[in-house]
Formats: sequence, structure tokens, C-alpha cells
Amino acid sequence: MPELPEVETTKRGVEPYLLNNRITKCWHSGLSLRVPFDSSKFNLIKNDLITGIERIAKYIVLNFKSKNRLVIHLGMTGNLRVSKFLKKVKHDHIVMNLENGNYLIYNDPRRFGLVSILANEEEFAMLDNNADDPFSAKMTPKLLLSKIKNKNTTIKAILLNNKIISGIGNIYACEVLFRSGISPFTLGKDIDLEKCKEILKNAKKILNSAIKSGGTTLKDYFNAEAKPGYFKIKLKVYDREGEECAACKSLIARSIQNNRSTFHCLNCQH
DNA sequence: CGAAAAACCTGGCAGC
DNA sequence: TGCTGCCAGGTTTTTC
Repeated sequence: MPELPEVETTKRGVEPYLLNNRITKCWHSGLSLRVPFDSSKFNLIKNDLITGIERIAKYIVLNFKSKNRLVIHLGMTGNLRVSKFLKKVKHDHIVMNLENGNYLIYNDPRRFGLVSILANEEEFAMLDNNADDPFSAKMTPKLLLSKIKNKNTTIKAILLNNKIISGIGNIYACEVLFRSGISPFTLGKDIDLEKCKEILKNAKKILNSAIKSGGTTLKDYFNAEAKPGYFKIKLKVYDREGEECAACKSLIARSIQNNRSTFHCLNCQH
């Protein structure tokens, strides 16, 4: 569900409440998430100082003074909220009491997300295997080209592949390709350096714009203050099947690629 | 081997 | 008012 902008918005939303704070207590619904929550590891972070919060790909990572870490992924429908009161609602799965009296609550109807506690230096493949995101200085057009020049799969599937480039999900893959004038069916091996430049430039532009708007809201995403984000109105092609293309007035099409919907303009994207 | 499909879940919505 | 089938922002696992 949440793509990079929603995760970044959530991270920025909870950060002021968590930094220099401590988690004193932890409650778990007992229901399994994408990765089962292991409450026996809570002692690794209990009453420890939170020294930093970062976003890595679509993960939110809390760093503690002990160097132990708390890793959170929102999956398709997860959200994090900070509340002054403990008022549990349906699908709340993890509640952490903060030393300053607030509660950090992880809610996730479909339970595709995860919350995991890692010991210092502990490896976690799901987190470690992600490539750099479009904002990373390391993610250059040349690097992207080198990763995709032999790929026989479509550029749409490539943009969704976090091992090649992280942070881009189904909505923004569609939007980036529209803005770049590239057909989602173009094969990786047919993408040249100019197109890589265009893709990275537009990805940064669109993701930044979405972050400024507080993230996209479709169904389940709420920002840290539990107010719906706002951005959908700026989407040019996603979920606009049959509507007029803003650029050329021809109709926006919907196709299925790798079991996911792709929205694109047949006239503008080649 | 790489690439496509299925799987993990719940809930909203359209259509009958 | 049900009931059914389809669809959903992610990403790993299984199958071809």
C-alpha cells in the first residue's frame, strides 16, 4: 500500500514523538504479520534510548543507543500512529508505551506488513536486500542502465523490483513512466541512458511532490496524526482508466502486467 | 536459470 | 438485504 512517499511521511510524522524517547512496554494482538512478531526480543529495546529514525527503501528503522533496531514495514495496508490515549481499534496489532506517556500503535488490516526487533549487527535479508532508492546519490542513470541493459522483462516490472531500484510501487511506477513518455511494455534491454536519466529525474520529482502533499490516500493510508494524506488528485494516469489524458486527450488505458494493474496513455507513451 | 504467477490477508464495492 | 466475484498501495515463495 504505502509507497516511498507514504512511508517517508509516516516516518517524519512519528519522528518528533520518538526521538530521545524510550519504549517501556509492548502489547501484541497475537495475530501473525508477514513475519511473526517475536515479543521475546522486546528486552533488546526495552527502556533504551531512541537515537535516530530512518527510512530505508519502504522500511522505517528505529535506531537505539544499544545499536539494536526496530524495523517496521507497512505492507499494503499498515499504518503507524501516535496517540495520547490508549484506544485500541480493529486491526491494531502492536502497541508500544512510550516513556513520555504516548502510545505508538501499528495497525494493519491485511497483515502484510511486519514489525521486527533486531540485535546489534543482526542481519535481516528483507531489509538488507533492497537496492538504493531514486534519491540516493548512488542511484545514477549509469548504474540503472547497467542493471537493466540485459533484462528481458518490462520496465514496469523493473521499476517495481526493489532489488534493482527501491521505493517505487504500483502507483508511482505508472506515473513515472507516463511522465517519462515511456511505454510500460518497453523491455529493460531497450531502455537507453537518456531514458534512465528521464526515469530517475521524474521519479525524484514525483516522489518529492507526493511527500510534500503528505502522501497518497486511497483506502487505508493515514499519516501519523491519523489525518488522511492528500495527493490522488495530482495523479495523471493511476486509477484513471477511460478518462482523458491530461496531455493529449486520448483515453487512458488499463492493462495487467505481472498480476498488477498498469495505467498508461497509448498515445503519449512509446 | 530468469520471469511469471501464486500466495499471504481483510475489506470495499459493483452487480445480481 | 445478502451473496458472489473482483479488486486493492507489497514482496516473498512457488511454479513454469
